[in-house]
Amino acid sequence: MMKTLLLKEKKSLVLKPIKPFDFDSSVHNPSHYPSPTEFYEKGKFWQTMRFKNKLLGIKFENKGTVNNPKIKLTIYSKTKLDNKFIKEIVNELNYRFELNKDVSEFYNKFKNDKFLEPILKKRRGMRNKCGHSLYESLMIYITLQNATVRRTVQMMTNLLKKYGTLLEFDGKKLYVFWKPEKIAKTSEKQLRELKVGYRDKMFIRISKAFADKEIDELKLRNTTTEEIFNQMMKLYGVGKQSASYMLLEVFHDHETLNHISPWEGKIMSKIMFNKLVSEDKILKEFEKRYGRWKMLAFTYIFTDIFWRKKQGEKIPWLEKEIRL
DNA sequence: CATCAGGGCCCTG
DNA sequence: CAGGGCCCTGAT
Repeated sequence: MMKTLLLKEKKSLVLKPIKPFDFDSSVHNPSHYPSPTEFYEKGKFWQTMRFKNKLLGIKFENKGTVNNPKIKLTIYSKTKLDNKFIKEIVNELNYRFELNKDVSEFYNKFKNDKFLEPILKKRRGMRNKCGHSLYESLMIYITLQNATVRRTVQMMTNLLKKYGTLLEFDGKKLYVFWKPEKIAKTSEKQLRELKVGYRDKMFIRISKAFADKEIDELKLRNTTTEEIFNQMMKLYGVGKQSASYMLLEVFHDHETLNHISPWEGKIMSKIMFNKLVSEDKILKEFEKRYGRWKMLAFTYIFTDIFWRKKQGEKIPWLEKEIRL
């Protein structure tokens, strides 16, 4: 039986993101798999965080508007945190949720674009968040490979139950990720028992790379796109698809778009051409239309359709492409 | 009941 | 550089 770690200490402060900032579409992404490490409802968001080996609960509450954004942040912890550490957490959250990223140029440039015009109005202030660290994101991407959403959730839950920790804060119980060392030391057999299949080796080898400090996320943030991509591709179990995602999601690169997976291709094809076209054709269209903003444009268009579905719009062709 | 493909990747030829 | 095989699961 796993014990629950109760986080009783809390500290609240107010964050002011750069405007425009839309709370809901920035803290939650409906195209992502439902992660057992976070919980969202309108105007509120909770997630766990392992940061510098402290286990934390994070809560965001919307206290502002798109043009006058204000977030009440509450940090839950087991023991009291000092101000310096709180500041580091805030900096990290700013990075992960793109709170201080100015994308006004993007908004100005494409306000008359055929595809972006309605989206920039409806989703005005949407950011591209990634609540997880690089290591955690890699773990998730391994479970996404060659699996349906349901199976991904099953694998992640099994892993979190066995290697993670259940945290309780603000009446929520959510899992937090394990340290890389923990899985680096485990056996393939033990992982297979969690129904992860052939991914066992990938978890172990990537965890080893992190445990041995072969990869430094903070250093990578200050290198080039090529360097990050190459480093990712060296990891066992990471190919073009996952490496590209890391650039956008973890490193917030809004420009690089050099690969589109088949299922995303089908969806984007339908939206832009209303028929199935090749990956190459989509890539060329994005390059031509959006230039150095092509990746951000891609996520805006892609995420928008998932929000429309979440908000009750019936999109029959989309249902077929999302397998649960 | 059997067969199959899935929100990729590695490895082989 | 194309294609088979991979763990497991739910769909058919």
